[in-house]
Parts: sequence; C-alpha cells; structure tokens
Amino acid sequence: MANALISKLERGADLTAEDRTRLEAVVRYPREVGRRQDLIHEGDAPSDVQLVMEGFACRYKVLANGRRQIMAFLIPGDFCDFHVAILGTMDHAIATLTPCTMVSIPRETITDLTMHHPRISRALWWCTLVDEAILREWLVSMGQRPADQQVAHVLCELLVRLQSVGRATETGYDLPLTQQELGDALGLSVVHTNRSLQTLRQEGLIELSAGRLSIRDVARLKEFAGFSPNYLHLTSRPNWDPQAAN
Amino acid sequence: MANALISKLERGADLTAEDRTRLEAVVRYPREVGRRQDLIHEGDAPSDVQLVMEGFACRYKVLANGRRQIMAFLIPGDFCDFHVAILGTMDHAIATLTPCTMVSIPRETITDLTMHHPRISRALWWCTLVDEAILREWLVSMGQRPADQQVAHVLCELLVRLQSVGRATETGYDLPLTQQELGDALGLSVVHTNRSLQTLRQEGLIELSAGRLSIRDVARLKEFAGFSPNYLHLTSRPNWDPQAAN
DNA sequence: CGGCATTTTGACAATCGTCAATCAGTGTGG
DNA sequence: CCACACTGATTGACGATTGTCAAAATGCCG
Repeated sequence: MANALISKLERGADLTAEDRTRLEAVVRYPREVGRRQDLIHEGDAPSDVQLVMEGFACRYKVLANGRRQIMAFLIPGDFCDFHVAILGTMDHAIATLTPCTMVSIPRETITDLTMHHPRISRALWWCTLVDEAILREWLVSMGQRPADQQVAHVLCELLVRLQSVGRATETGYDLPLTQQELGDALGLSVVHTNRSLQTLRQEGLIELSAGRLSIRDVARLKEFAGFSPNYLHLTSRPNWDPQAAN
Repeated sequence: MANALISKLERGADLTAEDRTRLEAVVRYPREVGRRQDLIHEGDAPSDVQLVMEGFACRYKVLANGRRQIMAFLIPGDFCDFHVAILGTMDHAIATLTPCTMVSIPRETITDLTMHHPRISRALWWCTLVDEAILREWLVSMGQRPADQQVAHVLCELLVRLQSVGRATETGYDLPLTQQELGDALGLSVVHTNRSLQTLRQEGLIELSAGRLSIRDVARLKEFAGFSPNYLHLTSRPNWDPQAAN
C-alpha cells in the first residue's frame, strides 16, 4: 500500500522529487500499536509528533459525567498531534481504534520541514485547514441533520477520505468501528446508532457486516446524506509559486 | 480600545517591537460594515484576507432544507478567511452579526508575513490551531452536553475570549446576539434556547437583557457548564527560539 | 462448548422541536 | 402624543426525535 502521508500531502501542494525523498526518510521507522491503546492523554506535552500509517485512531474527550465525544477519526496519513509543537499541551486525548502502524517524528524535524521546505510547509498547512473543515462539517451534521443522515454523512466522508489514500474501492471499505464508537463520534446513543444503520440498510443504501461496508448506491447515499465533498478540498488548489513569495 | 489582533497574537508568540509595528501597518485602513451583511459566500475565492477589528461576525452554512448552522463566532482580532490563501475556495459563508469594523489584508502580505517573519508566522499558526480547538469543544458541547449546559458553556467561552482582547469585564460583556443566532450556533431551536436561558437566570447564574450579559457568579457558571479554559491555550506556551530552528 | 463483546429489539421516558399565540421594546409617521 | 408596524422574547400545547434500561440474539475466539 502506498505511503498514505505522501498521497495526502500531494493533494495540498506540488511536491518535488526531493520533497518526496525527504518525506520517505521521515517515516522510516514505524511501530505497531494494539487496538484501543491510548496514544496521548489530555495535558500531555509530547516531544514527538505522531502519524498514523495504517489503521484507525481517534481524537476524543471524556467529560466529568463519563460521556465520551470522539472529535475526529484519524486514518492513514493523518497527524495525531501536530498542534502540540505550537500550542504546548494537548487539550484532548488520542487513542487507537484498531491495531495501528504509527510513526514518530521529532519536533525538530517538523520545525525544519516548516521552516526550510516551503512546499512541504504549505502542504502541512493544508492538512491542518482540511482537518478544521472536517470539524466544521461534523458540527453541521450534529447540529442540523437527523441521526440517519448524520450516519450516512460520515460514511460518505470516510469513503472519500479513504479513497484518497488508497484504502477504499469505488463503493466500499473496511470499517472496523463498533456502533458504540460510531455513536460517540456522532453524539448518538448506541441504540439509536444501530437503528439509524438499520434505516440505511432498509433503504437499500448500504450493506454493513463483519466490519466491511458496501455502499449499494453511492450517489443515492450521498444525496440522502446531503453530502458534498467540497469541504475536503481534494481538487482545485490555488496556483502558488514558492519562489514568488521570496 | 487596544488593537485586538496584536493582543491576540501576543498570546501565541513573543513578538518584537518590529513585529508589532509591522502589524500596526497592516491593519491601517479599516472599513465599516452594517449588521447582517454577508462578507464572503461559500464557493468564493477572495484575494484578500479579512479580519474583524470590532463587532461580532460568524461562520455559517445553510443546508438544502434551509436550516442554518453557525460554526464560529468571530470577535475582534479574528481572521475570517485565512484558509482561502491555501485551500483556494471557501467551504462556508461569513456574515456580520452586528455592525463591524473590518480590515482587508492582501494575500501577498499574508504570504510575506508567513515566509519572512517567523514569530508572526508562528502566532498565525497558533490562531489557526486555537480556532480548531474551539471547534472541537463546540463539538463536545453539541454531542454530550444538555442544552442549558451548552448555553452556559458558550457564554463562558465568550467571556474568556472577549476578556483576552479587552472587550469584557471580569463578570460581563455586551452580547449583541439574538436568541435565534445563539440557537443556530448551538444546534437548538429558538424556543429551547430561550428556555435554557431562563434556566440559567432562575439558577441565579446570569442576567441578560438589552444585549448585556452579567454573570452573577462566574465560578458557579463555569462549574455548571463544565467549562475549563485549557482548550483556549491562553497561557503556558512552549518555549521556542526562532533562531534555533535555522 | 462457554465466555465475552457486540448487535439488536422492545418498552418507556426525557429532551428537544414545531406551531401558534402573546408580550415587550423600538422606531416611524401622522 | 399616539397608532402602527416590526423585530425579538416568551409562553403553552403538543409531537417527534432521541436516550435509557433491560433483555435477547448474534458472532467471535479460545
């Protein structure tokens, strides 16, 4: 499977062969982490930045009342804690949802990339801003879409995101999440998440079992969800010449 | 009233006198915009970046069914569309909520600041990451907090944010939003927003009338809301020496 | 087979939305 | 000064969505 980080960054800026080589070097020493392991806790100030190369992870917060909100699904190519280099401490926790392959990048490497490699720096900015756009869309979903459309929407989003790093076919992908985890992400109870999934099945929109999602009619699912991929900014970057900026 | 942008950036990085002078120059030509004016539409690709110097604005999206979700309140010192320089097009719209004083910054100025002024660049990164943290906290609120706590939480957040740019006292501030606008931000109906505010009043936590909010017991309101300001990252930045990165 | 996590179902309750009416405040024109 | 219109806040009645609790069914793994 291709290097998900590079696939992703290529969408944010035109990298040169040298940029790619440099990035290859950065992700050279992967490590394996089991399922449901905390990677970073709230309040931590880690010195390395972690990157998901394989598997699913999530950002989450647990409230005093014990309720958990998952705020992002991290898939191959996603940074866990890029912010820490600038904000200092984590304001949320990160955990794996499945067994994952992770890479640690020293903070100095990040600083070097952002200071001396304008195309990579720009691509990293792009990643951060897309993450923010995804958060906004989740907020829209939670605020304004009924539960079944919300579920449909996140399934569409994962389809597009996983496709963009070569982890999904045209119509399906491995979805190794429990309904509890899905519900924690959508602000729904397990029971209601389950019933929403039933609706999608009964509508003939999806098949989901044993961790495998097959979308029976992608166009119809997207329409049902009100999904428009523009917020993922996968196409039509503005032209930009790093030399012109000097 | 002090320059809100500089107050804000100072929290993200140690600026030099020269940095401050440069920023002063950037925000020199303000313009006035009336209440409830669209500043940027979804799909726009503006060439300037806009900045709120005075007043309240918001990010929002309108769905096909006509429902609106406000995804951020923009207060003095906040950038409207910093992303556009890198993402190309707006994936959401921005409008004023009150009469506003705005400043336009050419995209080239932004590029110059980010490329040649490491402390300012870092401060801008800081702003983006804090915006993202605020979004995450809104997501937590919408997903896991009941309506009255949600209202209390956003009131606490605005208290702290407005204080940090000198627009709030220890216990209150001008809140020129209608309950409809508040509800659109929280994913609640007007009616339910109203009833949640009543609860807070009856609990003796706040007084709100004629656009002025007085918090009768800040500590108790924060406790009621489950508010912890850590996600705003107003204190304890990591030490960082721009020279060391070279 | 047994044990455990996960999914599914049913019954019921709580939260929240919708609709519609009323009330309060503000500004305008006569 | 008052009638009027308009916006926003508030209230009541009711219904829909979603949550909670508890139990049963299913699937997976040793």
